[in-house]
Amino acid sequence: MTENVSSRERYRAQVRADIKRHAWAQIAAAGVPALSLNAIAKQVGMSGPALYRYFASRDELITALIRDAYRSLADTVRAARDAGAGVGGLAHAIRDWARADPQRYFLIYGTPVPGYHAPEDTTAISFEVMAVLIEACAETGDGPPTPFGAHLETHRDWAGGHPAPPAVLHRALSFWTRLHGVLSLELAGHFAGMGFDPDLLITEELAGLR
Amino acid sequence: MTENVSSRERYRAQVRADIKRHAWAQIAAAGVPALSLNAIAKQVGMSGPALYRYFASRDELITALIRDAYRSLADTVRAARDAGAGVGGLAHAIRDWARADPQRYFLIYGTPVPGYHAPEDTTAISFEVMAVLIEACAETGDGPPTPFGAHLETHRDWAGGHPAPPAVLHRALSFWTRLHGVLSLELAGHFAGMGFDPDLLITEELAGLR
DNA sequence: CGAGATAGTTAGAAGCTATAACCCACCTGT
DNA sequence: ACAGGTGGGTTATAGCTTCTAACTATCTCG
Repeated sequence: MTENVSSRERYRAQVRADIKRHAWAQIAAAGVPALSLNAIAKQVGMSGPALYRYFASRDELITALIRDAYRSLADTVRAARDAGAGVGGLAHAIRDWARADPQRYFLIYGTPVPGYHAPEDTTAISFEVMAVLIEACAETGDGPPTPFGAHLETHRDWAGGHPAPPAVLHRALSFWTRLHGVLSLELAGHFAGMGFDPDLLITEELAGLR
Repeated sequence: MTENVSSRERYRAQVRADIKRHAWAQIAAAGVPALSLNAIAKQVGMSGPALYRYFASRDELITALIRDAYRSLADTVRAARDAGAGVGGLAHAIRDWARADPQRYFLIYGTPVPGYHAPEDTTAISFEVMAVLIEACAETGDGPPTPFGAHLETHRDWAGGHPAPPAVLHRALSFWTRLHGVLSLELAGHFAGMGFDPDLLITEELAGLR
């Protein structure tokens, strides 16, 4: 019966989730380079190569984790927006999400591996996030025309042909890059010893959005 | 004679430089994770463990590369400033430097390894870079008082007790975070398919500095 | 010239990814 | 109800990695 089929599939999904749980723990503790399939296999109670029944390779496991990270980010952003967050609230939500697991943030926005190309669907999720940002940035209405805005007018395909005026697209892009600028430096520890509060800097950076 | 002493030492320095050259090539090609001491050793013509006479471990080699990257960045920034560059010129110089070898940029500003702590002198070089940024940001004179500026007033130790007014410190900090925000996303390929020119966005971001 | 530091070698331990070959249990179709 | 395919698990093994140990040869310096 289909119940039996799903029994196997549910087991399979559960084991896959278990593997990913331990993988996240290893990554959070020592970063992606320290992720060992062997160690994970032993932790979930199977020995070595059995894990390859669930993930064809180390890269495939990492790709699955990247996909989950994107999904988690998009859900977080969507939820914050649905709860009525504006640009400030979104920034807060994203920062909290990133600080909860910095390595997860860096899995998306950290050092790229030269050969590696992210799967198609992750870029789709990226657009999903960007759409929410544009939505929130449209709240403040149109803005003053800028050279870059005019440039964007001719390069707006990335927004999925979003009907927002160029000033709004510009604002969304600035929101993204400014937040990432502060956040990634904060998470990487480059503000260590400087003593100031990154949250205040972010607030100020967003206040300057035109 | 000192010449003989330096003969050995010069040889040693030359071999170390050779090793680092090949290491950079590997990193540029496939990222830090793919860096293999064995492969490098064979490339420079020695077999395996001989390389450990020059670098005590893989981590020590990478640390040396990080140090060189910091040094190179600081020199680039200093040179641009000495050639009369303002904030725009500095941004241009840094972007060119980063695009010449993205992995070198990410060695400094990319994903941090949870356990790893950069050696003291690299933070000193960081301050060196920051000093140049502050210098250039001071050119535009004082600025309007901001809440974050006031906050910085009580947390300015990081600038080495730099006598710049808080608005200037704020400007330097924003310069750094905004440039990094755009640049790191560009280098990581997150603008791929969006089609716009990152340089224009950077220009606009810097024009918005108050 | 002799003595010690230094550069290099090979051998090997421990760990990793990944493949191959094999076993066993369960699920399914006749 | 039973035979056979499928899928989860095992051990063995190849080939890679970092890194240590032990040993040799060469080069430098008193």
